[in-house]
Amino acid sequence: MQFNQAPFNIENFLPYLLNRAAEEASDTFQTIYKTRYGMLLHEWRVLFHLGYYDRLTASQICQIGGLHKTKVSRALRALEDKKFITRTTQDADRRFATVELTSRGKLVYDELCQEAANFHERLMADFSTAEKTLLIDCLRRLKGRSFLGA
Amino acid sequence: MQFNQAPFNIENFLPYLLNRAAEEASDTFQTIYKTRYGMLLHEWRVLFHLGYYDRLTASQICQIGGLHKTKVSRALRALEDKKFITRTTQDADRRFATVELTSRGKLVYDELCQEAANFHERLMADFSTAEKTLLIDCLRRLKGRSFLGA
DNA sequence: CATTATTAGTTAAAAATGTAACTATCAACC
DNA sequence: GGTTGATAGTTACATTTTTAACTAATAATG
Repeated sequence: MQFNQAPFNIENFLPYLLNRAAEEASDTFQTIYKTRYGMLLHEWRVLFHLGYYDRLTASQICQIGGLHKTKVSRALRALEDKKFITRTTQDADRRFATVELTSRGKLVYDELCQEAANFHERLMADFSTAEKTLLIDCLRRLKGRSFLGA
Repeated sequence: MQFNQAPFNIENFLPYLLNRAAEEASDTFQTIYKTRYGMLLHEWRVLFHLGYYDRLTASQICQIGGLHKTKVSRALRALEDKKFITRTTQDADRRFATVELTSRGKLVYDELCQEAANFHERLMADFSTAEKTLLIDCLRRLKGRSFLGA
């Protein structure tokens, strides 16, 4: 049988649409934290995890944020250079360091949260409440998936 | 007034969710075209645009695919090296070159479309029909947005 | 308690990406 | 028809990202 499925249309291909939508959203929001604070995507991502979860180790950030340890390592160094975070080696296990926002880091976090919330709303301005809820829900479910074996 | 908006929760922040979902989906699907054909993301993206639209110039690919011209230029060269595409300089305007899939390129495209369609379905396996439709629709709308001035 | 194996995190080298300058071709205008 | 300005696409260089190897600290095992 030749036609055992609907013809493939790239404009409906989920990974493609996710990428395009993500690029669109990220590129736009990026200008805010980049021009204002000279931050890169991963720095912002680490920062906002720290702001939300309060205190984390680097490997916890990796896990929660889905980031590779080298990305986190570099992001943390950059944030440290900007005096947005501090690291404290744990006494119990000196391999770990607890990362926290400085007061300045908290300030930046708060400002960016405002911007983020506004941007979030603008992005979905013409979506109905039901659409908003459902979109967020679907994305959370997609993010949670692990298709990789082992 | 202190609390002039709902507290910001990163786990609901749309750009973040889009990125995480896109990364999850892309990373997984990538293994297929990477291991089988040694292709990179942008090569696959260019290839599947060519398969769908048949014949395009590089700048058309840029426009349709939302890709920068250097990315397309490099992807096309890589695809050309793999004998997946050919380029024909247009007589009317010798700055343009029409890009087409070779028979080998078409074969690869067809195979990857099968995989893509399967993967797409697997990704949304536990979504209801309504959810699927709405998700795709929302993403298409998001992708279409242009927030950048000028 | 010495050896081996894990784990947290950094650093170095390789690959990919982004930015900017460049070549080539065509269009416009005088 | 020569000069200026745009456009298609490539190339070169700087920045990022990825991959792998490494250091330091702890756990496990004999």
